[in-house]
Amino acid sequence: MATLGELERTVMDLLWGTQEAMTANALRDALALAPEGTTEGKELAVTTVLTVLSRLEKKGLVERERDTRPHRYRAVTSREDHTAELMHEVLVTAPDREAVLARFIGSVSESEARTLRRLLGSS
Amino acid sequence: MATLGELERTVMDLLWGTQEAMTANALRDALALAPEGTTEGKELAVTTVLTVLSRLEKKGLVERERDTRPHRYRAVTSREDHTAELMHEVLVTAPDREAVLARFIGSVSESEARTLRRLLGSS
DNA sequence: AAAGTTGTTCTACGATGTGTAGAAGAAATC
DNA sequence: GATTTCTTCTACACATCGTAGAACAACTTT
Repeated sequence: MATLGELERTVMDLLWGTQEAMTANALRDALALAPEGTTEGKELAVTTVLTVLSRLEKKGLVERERDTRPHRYRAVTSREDHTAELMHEVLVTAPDREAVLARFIGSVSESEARTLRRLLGSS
Repeated sequence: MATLGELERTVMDLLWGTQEAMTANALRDALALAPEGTTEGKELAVTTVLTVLSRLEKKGLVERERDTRPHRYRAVTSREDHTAELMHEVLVTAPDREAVLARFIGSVSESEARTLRRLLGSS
């Protein structure tokens, strides 16, 4: 299971937040401003960001344009796709998926349950 | 997010597999026979198993009876509850949960979808 | 084209988590 | 009380992650 570190996660959140591909410098600047919550973001070295991006690339979460000079990085999948995929990965770790789904249904909010009903209604 | 290591996971699978609480020795024996799949399990030292059990206890996944002499260990929650809880944890990492659920629904099998419909139908 | 600027890769180090288990201590048994 | 059994403490190797300097490559500008 691919669990992301704190910084890796924050970088992914930034990439997921903008559709466009970003340079390492842009990400470093964004990291200085946009932390999680209200805490001030830290001033990181660009190499730090680049290392993290390389690791995320190796994990298949990030893709980079190598032809443009300041390389631009972009999330391979949307946050929603990634999250849904993760949820499914978790689901299949249990032999009795139906039982898991039963418990899971009990944990979602009413509005989420409505969404599920709507989505399942069609097929 | 609590990600388990290989051995930790195997131990939890054993504990989830039996309702009863087990001793470290019983677990060590079970580990020697019941690996994942067809591979032969390794002969581990009891202390290894105990260390893992302590760590699982600290993580809140395992509970031990301290009064009985060979301490007996038992999973705190069922595998299904634990898995469902994990799924929910993953779900709430995304801002747009409904979008995640939409993707998720697309990834479950037809029989799972039926289960979901049945479970959601009541409320 | 030499020099400077900007960007990328390599290497590395400290912290934490996990697999692994010996050594030492505590408790039950003979 | 000596022996066996069980638990706790301590420890080490390896992987991952945050962090970044040093070295290398590629543009820009005289």
